[in-house]
Amino acid sequence: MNLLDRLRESFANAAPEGVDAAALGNSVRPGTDAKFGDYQANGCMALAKSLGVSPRDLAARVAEVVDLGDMALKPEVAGPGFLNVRIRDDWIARRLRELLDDPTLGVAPPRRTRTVVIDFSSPNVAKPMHVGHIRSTVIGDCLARLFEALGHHVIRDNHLGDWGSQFGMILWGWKNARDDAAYASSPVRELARLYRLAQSRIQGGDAGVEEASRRETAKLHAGDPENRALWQQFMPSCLEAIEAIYSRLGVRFDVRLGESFYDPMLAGVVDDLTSRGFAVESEGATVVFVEGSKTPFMVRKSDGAFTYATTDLATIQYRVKTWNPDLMLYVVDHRQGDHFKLLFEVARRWGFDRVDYRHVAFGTVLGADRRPFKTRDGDVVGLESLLDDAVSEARALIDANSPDIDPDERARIAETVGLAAIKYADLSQNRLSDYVFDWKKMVAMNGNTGAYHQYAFARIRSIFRKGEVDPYALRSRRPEITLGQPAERALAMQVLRFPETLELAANELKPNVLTDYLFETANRFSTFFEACPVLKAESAALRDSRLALSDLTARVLERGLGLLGIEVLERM
RNA sequence: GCGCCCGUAGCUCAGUGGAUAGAGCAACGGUUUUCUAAACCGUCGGUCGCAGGUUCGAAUCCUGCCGGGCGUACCA
Repeated sequence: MNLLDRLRESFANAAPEGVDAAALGNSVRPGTDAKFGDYQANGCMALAKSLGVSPRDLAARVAEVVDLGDMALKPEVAGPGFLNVRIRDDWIARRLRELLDDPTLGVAPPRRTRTVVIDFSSPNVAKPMHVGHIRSTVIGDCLARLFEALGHHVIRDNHLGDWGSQFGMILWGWKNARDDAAYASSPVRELARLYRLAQSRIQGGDAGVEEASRRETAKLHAGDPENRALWQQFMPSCLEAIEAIYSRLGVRFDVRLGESFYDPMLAGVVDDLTSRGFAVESEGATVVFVEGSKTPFMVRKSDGAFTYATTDLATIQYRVKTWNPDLMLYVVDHRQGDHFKLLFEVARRWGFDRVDYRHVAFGTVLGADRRPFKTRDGDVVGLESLLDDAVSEARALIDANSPDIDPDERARIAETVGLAAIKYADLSQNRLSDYVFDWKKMVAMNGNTGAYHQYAFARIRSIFRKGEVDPYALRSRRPEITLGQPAERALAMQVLRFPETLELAANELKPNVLTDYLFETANRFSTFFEACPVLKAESAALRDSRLALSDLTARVLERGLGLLGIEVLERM
């Protein structure tokens, strides 16, 4: 059990007769200011009313009876009725010693293991991935790692767009405007060109292309041999291009069940919905009306084609039958909010009502002009070139700062630092805000960035190298830890808060909760690093104590960054 | 029109109903014979869009208004 949970339980148990114990327990928070202690219980102000006593009197009673064991000092009543809790230094030191050989850093198994399906990334396979895909991919990957770290069963599902009308456009392009030489040299690029060609013609009002593309889609879905063969031909190179990016990003999936996988089930879905009376005919289409929504949920268009709504329902049906998940996350652009609201409602009415469905929405990626992010030519920015740019930015910095490192290693470091820059910039922002894509900020290597954390880690590793200390030997020796300096104590408390941070980040589905914590951790380490000599500490015992604290910090950073999908470096 | 999201320092953004609203960048000043200065310490900077309400307590919850983004039946 993490520290916060233990305090909450203790305070809940200390609730006097007539006081809502759960409310009192849940009112425990990390302290808002170091001078108020490490944690505070804020419930007495609100709860005193029901007892008819003053908040300070209630707080005093709670302080008297609460059993914090040897963990904390007796809480102090402050202000209008706050209870400030200070964790005992000797308890912190003892707990840190236990963590030295605890690979989880204090993360306990969950009370109840949940099965979580996370639907993320989901690119259209026919198009190169662009900057718009980064958020879903990086956020989804982080959430998957978080739930796994907390001991839950995670299924990472890439719901590929491999069957929709974009293929109709490509098929139209293939048949009317293809460049065989271009296709031979780079299939994906040529297919993307054809797609964009069709798209721009349609957007320009070319009804002929629109209709022709629709027909090609319909033929593909109906099993037309030529279109099916072309689809079979296109898919491998499309998938290969996508996998190359995931491999570079260090993102993996457990399943890649795209839209095509569900195609055979769609007719059955509509039949079932219709026979149960959920789905009805309307303006030639088959739709489900949902209370509170003006627009219905369309499961079959008037031309007979199924929609992504149908596919999404089939997907839920399949996932529930296959994995019986407790939680289903859709890491998708906030613009699809209405769709998911309807989808979840229809799924529940359809009988799949034991799943907690969540649309993990995120804001749009914008350019500096606050318009959706594009290159100067008006094209979307390819993900690959985005990564390359970040890496070369990192390389320039490493070349300038660490010319002594050999060039091959500098290249590897640049790759790691560059990817970290992109991921961290994305994850450190509240998901829901639109994301202003600022090159300078994105590749900045100081301040609240990936590189700052990697740097903090590298400095710790440097201490161990310079002192010729083997961290594994140190851990098994389990030295006594002393917290004489404020910087030591502040860092130690931060290490202890790792488990509750993961819990909070996962509950809120917010990676930036974790990045905030890691930034604070790296900050506290930097302060400690300035104030407390490690290798040249006054005594061998203090040296060991500080080595242990540094080692724990390094492990928190490594593990925490790992959950963001960011790797650490021995040197940089 | 209706729905969802947003409005916090010059800029980009954090902020689980709690105490004096915080970072990063930018600006200004300081710190290196000592473990990586990609760092640290300090200064400057705020009618938390506006107005009401609920509450012991509101940036946070509710209502209204103003401003912006997005979505709104056959793309996904």
